Parts: sequence; structure tokens; C-alpha cells
Amino acid sequence: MKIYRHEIAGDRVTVRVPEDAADLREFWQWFYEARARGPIALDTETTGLDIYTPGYSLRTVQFGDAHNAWVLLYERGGWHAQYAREAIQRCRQVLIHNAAFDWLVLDEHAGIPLESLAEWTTDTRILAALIDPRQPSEAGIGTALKPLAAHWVDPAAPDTQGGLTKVFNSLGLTKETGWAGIPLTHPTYLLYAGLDVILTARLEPVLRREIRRLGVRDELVNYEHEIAAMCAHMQRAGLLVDQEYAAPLAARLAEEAERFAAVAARYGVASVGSPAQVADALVGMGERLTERTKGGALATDKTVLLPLADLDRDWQRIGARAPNPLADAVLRAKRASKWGVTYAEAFLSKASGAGRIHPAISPLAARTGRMSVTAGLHQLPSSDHVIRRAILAEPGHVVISTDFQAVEMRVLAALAKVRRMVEGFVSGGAEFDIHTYTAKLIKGERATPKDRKVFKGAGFGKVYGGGIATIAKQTGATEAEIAQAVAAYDRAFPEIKRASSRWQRQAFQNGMVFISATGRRLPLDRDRTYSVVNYACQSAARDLLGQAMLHVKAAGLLEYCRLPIHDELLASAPKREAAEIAREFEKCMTFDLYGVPIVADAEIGGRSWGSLYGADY
DNA sequence: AACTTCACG
DNA sequence: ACGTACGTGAAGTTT
Repeated sequence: MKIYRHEIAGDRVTVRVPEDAADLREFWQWFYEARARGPIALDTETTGLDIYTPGYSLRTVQFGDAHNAWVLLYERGGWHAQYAREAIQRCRQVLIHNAAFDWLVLDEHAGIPLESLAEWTTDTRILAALIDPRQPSEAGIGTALKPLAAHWVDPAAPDTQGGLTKVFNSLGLTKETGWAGIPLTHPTYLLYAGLDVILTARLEPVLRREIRRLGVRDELVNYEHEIAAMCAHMQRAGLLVDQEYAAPLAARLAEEAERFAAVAARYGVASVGSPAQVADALVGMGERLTERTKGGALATDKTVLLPLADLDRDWQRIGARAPNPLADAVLRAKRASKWGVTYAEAFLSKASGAGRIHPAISPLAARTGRMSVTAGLHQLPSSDHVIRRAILAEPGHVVISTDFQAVEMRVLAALAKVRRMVEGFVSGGAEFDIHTYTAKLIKGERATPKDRKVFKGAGFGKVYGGGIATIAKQTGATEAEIAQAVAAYDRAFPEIKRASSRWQRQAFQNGMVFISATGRRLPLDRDRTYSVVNYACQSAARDLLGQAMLHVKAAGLLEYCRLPIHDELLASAPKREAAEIAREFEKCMTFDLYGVPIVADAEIGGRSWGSLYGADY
């Protein structure tokens, strides 16, 4: 037995690493006694983060309570692995920090189904996010184990991740290669592996107490654990990549990027990705750049370059001026590079041996509770089908996308009790369009498509908290037009401003934290409390999607789910049953929210995701 | 690490 | 006192 000692919050704690059968029997004895006393903290160390890539393996499994940790050398196989598996299967209360990762590692590499472990898990990361959802960059603690442990357990708690990076470097390894390359019995590696479960075990009761003190309901905590398990389920299923399509696409886009970069080089821009070089060259050509970035530099983003290239927002020629060839080349080089590198190449490089992408779905990523997804799958270009064409439904399946209709506007109407908006949503049929309704309400039956566009801008401006200048820029209308529209909008829907003031006041009285309809804590930034309207709507929409996911699971449709996308559920379903399954998805996403109907439309495509965006396959 | 840009809802 | 577009992930360049 290897034994390491450390001090946490003034207590001596012990990390034990069983080496032989007698040591493992000692572990077993501890495990039974500890399990009777309370929950067991669990963690794993692995060769990296890409759970589904070939060669990936599980190195250690750690168990612990507030004072003791046991690091089982899973990589050794035999009795070590056997004891680890047996213990995990016998756990009845498990504490894991960021459980989805360990669930999936154990599911894929230790034969322990995610469903069985999820049932018994408390995820300390979920507890932390419900207490304060802000990231460190937003003045929050964040939800990583180290800062949480430092804040709630012991300010001197070791930075096990940072500390290991140093060890990796001293061994000639990097942050990336170290996890696989460090010798299994490296003392720092084993000590830190053990400390992580001890910290998790100490974190949980403190966070639980705080959750109760703040009045966060158990229902919300349980709901988030259900959602987390469903997200892990979707991550495990993954999405199929059409490699025969993606590989030539990546090559074509790389060639295109190179071709336009060569054009830019002729104008003195060696790197199209350097805003400073682009700005210098454009100014040198006599263009007048006026927009500034937040940091004060000359801006050279799309909104600046498109007009210089005489292109509108859809990249169509305007005919207002002679296109600047450099602006045109930079735009095209950057787009081709972005699409090629971030999407096409990434699909190929991130695909598992079975040709699937397994995006990490983070159920509580945003401060509003919104989910986030890795591998760029939330940000695939929607203006065109070429990228989405590379993602496929299962063999014999088709893609089904079901999305809420104008969910944030409906949520706004419901939460702020906007009388005339509610009336519209209640009386409107399947074709109801809130922006046309608003335009007609204000302008009468003579409302034009342009009026619709202006009032759509005003509506989003209200939800986002935008000003007249920004809405004007977004919609392309003049500031005078927008000012008038916003004034008319406020007269038509006076409840929105009143709700904003009321919600800001409530937040102020609650220490600058707004409590959402579902009991979610939404901290506001002092210098932009107006964003409470957006936070309330965004987080309520997220909770409708989460509730819809619960309906989906109850209806037996979880196996078809592939991705949540804020107001949409993407699914892969057998072609023959697609119509029926699509109707089921719509049903799962239908609600009555304080008298406002929340409705969803399912679209059935072909084999590829791109088929819903114009591709013919 | 900070900044900038670009892709989405 | 007044007014403020919201929320993400990923990649490239510069410091």
C-alpha cells in the first residue's frame, strides 16, 4: 500500500493506493463502512478528454470521503479493475464533480451503464451552478473543482490540475500528452487523484447547505440531474459524420482559402487573420475606416468589409460602388478557412473510430442556464447547407428537427403578462406571426413587410435590451424610423417596461439576483440591470426545452435525440416511423405557459442535416 | 492571456 | 442622471 498524507482545512487526510490483494481487501472493508456512513465521492483519471477516440483508456478510479481517498489502479487490470467495478456498482449515493464525464468514461471503458450510475449521483457542479451560474470572467467563482474548493472548503486547497501540468512539463510532457504519458505510480499524480475526491466529498455538504439557505428547491436540483443524464445520453449516441463528403469538402475549402489569401497577399496582407494588417492595407488603399473595436483598434469585421466589397449581408452585389478587391478577398479567404478548419476538418479530426462526433453537452453552461455544446455543433452555418450536409442520421434514419415557434417572444408575453401580445398568441392559429401581428396592431392593415422587419427589430431590441442605434444598425432602418417604432411598440405593449422595472427592483432587493419562474438564480451585473428581461426570457426558454426533454424521455423518444439547440431538438429516427415520431416530438414541446400557448414545428428531412437547409440528401 | 473575428440561437 | 442588444464555442494573431 502506498500512503500519502495531506492537510485540507486543518484536517490531516490520507490517500491510499492499494498495490496487492491484501491492500484491495482493506479498501473493500473501508468501502463498506464508508458506504454505510454516507455518500461516496467518485472520480476517474484517464488518458485525456476524447472518451471515444481509439487508444483511450481509464487509468485510475478514486473513491473517498471527507478524510480518506483510495486510488484504484484500474489500468493494471485484474483485481484492481475488478474491485473498482464492483465498488462502483455497489455505490448508492455517489458524489461526482462534473458527473457526465465520469459517467461516460465508466460507461464506455468499464462497462458500467450511464443509466445505472446516474440514478445515484449528486453532481457538485450542478449544485454550484444553481448557487451562482457565473463564470470566473463574469465575477463568479465558476464551476471548476479547484476554485470551488478554494472558495467553499479551504483557500489553500491545491490546484491539482495546475500542479499536474507542472509535473507533466518536468517529465518532458505537455498539458495534452501528460495525462496519458505520466507514469501510473507518480506520487503527485496519485496524491492529486485522491485529493480530488476528498475535495468533492467536502464540497457537497457545504453546497447543499448553501442551496437550502438560498431557498433553491429540491425539485430544481433533481430536474437538473435528470437533464444532465439526458445530455450525457445524447453525447454517448453522438452524431454520424459523412466522411466521404467531409474530406473533399475540407480540401476544397482549404484550396479556396489559400486562393483568396494569395489575392490578399498581393495587397500586402500576409495574414488575413490579422485585423491590424487588414486595416493598414485598406487605409493604404484610401479606404476610410471609422468603426472601432472594444479595445480601440480599427475594426475590420464583416460588417465593415461587406460594404467595402459592395456586398449586402447575404453576400449579394449591391451595385453602390466599385468593390474593394482586398476587402472581397479577405472576406472570402476567412469564410473558406472558418468553414474548412472549424467545421469540415474538425468533423474529421474529432470523429471516433466509428466515425461519430460525441459533443460534450453542458446542460448549465450559460449564466441563464442555457446549454452549450462543443465541437462547434451549435454554430454550424445555417445560411447554406454545405456544412450541415456532413452530419448524418443513422443508417435507415432521417433527421427530424423540432423547434419552438418564437419561443422567447411567447415567454416574454407570458412572464410580463403583455395583454395584447397574449391575445395575439391565444387567438393566432398555426400561421401566427408575432411580428406581422405587431406591425398590423400599430400600423393597421396597411402594414408592409418593411414594417414587419422594423417591429421585429424593436421586439428583439426589447428582449435583448438594445438601444435605438443598435437596433437601427441591425435592421438597416434609420434611427428616426426605429425611434418611432420603439415608441409605438412601448405604447402597444406597456407591460414590458413595467416588468423590467419590477424585475430589476426585485433583483436589487435580493442582492442583485433575480429569481426566475423556475427558481433559478440569475445574478445581474450592476451596470446593466436592464438585461434582466433577457435573462428571464432566455432562462425560461431553456427550462421549457428542459421540460420538453423530460417529456421526450417519458415518451420513449430519448434514443432518437441527438442535440438540443436552445429552441430546437435534433433527432435521428427510422424513416418509416418518422412522421409519427415527429408528431410525438411536437407534442412533447407543446405547453401552456400562464395562458400563452408554446408550440413547436417538426420538420422531417432526409439522411443529412443539410437536407433541412436545401441539400438534396 | 488578451483581443478580434465569426459561427449560431 | 442616463442609457446600455443577450447568451455561447472556436480559431488565429499579437503580446
